[in-house]
Amino acid sequence: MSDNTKAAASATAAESDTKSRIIGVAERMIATKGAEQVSIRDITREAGVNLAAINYHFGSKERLFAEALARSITAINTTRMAMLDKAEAKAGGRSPSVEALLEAFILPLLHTDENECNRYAHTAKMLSRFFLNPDEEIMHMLRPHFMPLKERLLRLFSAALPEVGKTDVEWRLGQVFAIMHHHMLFADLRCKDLGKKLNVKKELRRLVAFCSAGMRATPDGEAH
Amino acid sequence: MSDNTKAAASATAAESDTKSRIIGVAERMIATKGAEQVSIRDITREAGVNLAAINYHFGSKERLFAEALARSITAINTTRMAMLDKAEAKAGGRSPSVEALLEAFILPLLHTDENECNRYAHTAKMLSRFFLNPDEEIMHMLRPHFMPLKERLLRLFSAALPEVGKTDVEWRLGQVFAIMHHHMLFADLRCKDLGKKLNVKKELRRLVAFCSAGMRATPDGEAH
DNA sequence: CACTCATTCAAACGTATGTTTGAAACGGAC
DNA sequence: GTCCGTTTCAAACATACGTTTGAATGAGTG
Repeated sequence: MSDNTKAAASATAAESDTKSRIIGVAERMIATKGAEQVSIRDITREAGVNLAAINYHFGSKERLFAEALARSITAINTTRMAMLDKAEAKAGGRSPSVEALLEAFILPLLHTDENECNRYAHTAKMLSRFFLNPDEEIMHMLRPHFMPLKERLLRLFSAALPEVGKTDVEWRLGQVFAIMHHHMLFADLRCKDLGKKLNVKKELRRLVAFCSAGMRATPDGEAH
Repeated sequence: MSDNTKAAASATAAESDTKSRIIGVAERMIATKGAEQVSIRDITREAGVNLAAINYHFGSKERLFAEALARSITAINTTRMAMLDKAEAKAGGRSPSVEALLEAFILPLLHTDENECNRYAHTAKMLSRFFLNPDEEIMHMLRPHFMPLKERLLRLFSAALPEVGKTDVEWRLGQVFAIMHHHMLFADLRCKDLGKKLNVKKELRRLVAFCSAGMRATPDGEAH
């Protein structure tokens, strides 16, 4: 069995060739076929490695999938953090606008791939998969990839919305998350089924308009 | 194989005993374990019927699930329609407010069961399941259960929001749907994992506040 | 009773799955 | 060259699954 941490040895090579090839193929295949439809046989065949490699390197299929998901999330959240950096710099000492914050949260999710389909649609699908079938171990393993961004967003939105209570801000941020989760699930459907190209700019404008209004809503409804 | 429609015979007994017992058990089991985790062996064992009964009565597992989902959706949408009737009656000749329309859309989804958990959480899970794994035949079979309500909501929201274009109204209604879908997925999690009771009134107030602001948003952002 | 249809049943089918095993191949250390 | 831990490999394992089959049952009809 050996430790999860590879033996000291040549630590420079970030990962064994097989291990990184497996996780790369897993990400791509999950992207195109959906997590439920990918077997470890599919992955190992495509990656040109032995069937047993996945259990050897990751322990189980489930943990491989969790690592693939964590990788996507990290990529997305790194972009978001960078956009928040820019927004904060641009705002000088003041807090960035709700719209700027929303853009930092939303835009990275709209990136398109070479087919002009949503690049992270598979990430949304994997998330759905874990939401539907919650596994405490995996949730725990994923949490650190979400927390820093969430804390920062909470702080920034609270600053931009001083009239909204902190718990409300958190709750409303949850709705933005919901919208984006759903959005990506369906961006995938729309793209694959209809061959429609996605109009990122228009989507972004609509999403920011809807969400910023929601974030700013007066607590007791009746805005007009 | 015989037709799907049972032979004429005693049409008074709405469904054969086995058939209705199967669909009832299926609904309940999907509710508690999640659609992915329920096998036809689980269902038939629990219902006390033969393993082959599902394929005999429904043709396949997938079609049984679709029927169970359609049943839930019909129940929900009937309530929504009734609430819309009331809202329209109350508004007299004028169009009901955005808030009243949202309540009709949202409240039926918040009904709790005897454990004060969300009663339709399983419906959301089943929906998620079909979204993740779209099957044209099943989607087609589900459509009629959604369309009448959707058309009516579109018409009413457009009347209540004359300054928002029809395609925008439709798009925004989609976001409300997204929020509710996600909301129910997580209401289930919260309820089961934490044993927390759900505060329907508070949830409704928050949801309506967020969504009504979003529905009313000025198209080009920057509300203040 | 005899006929017929829908329904139920136990059993088997065929297959796809994630995982384990035990031996072989590799590669650096001494 | 030999040892030793790591990695790869082909093969088997152990089920779990949805579905099919063909005979048995049962009720309604003539």
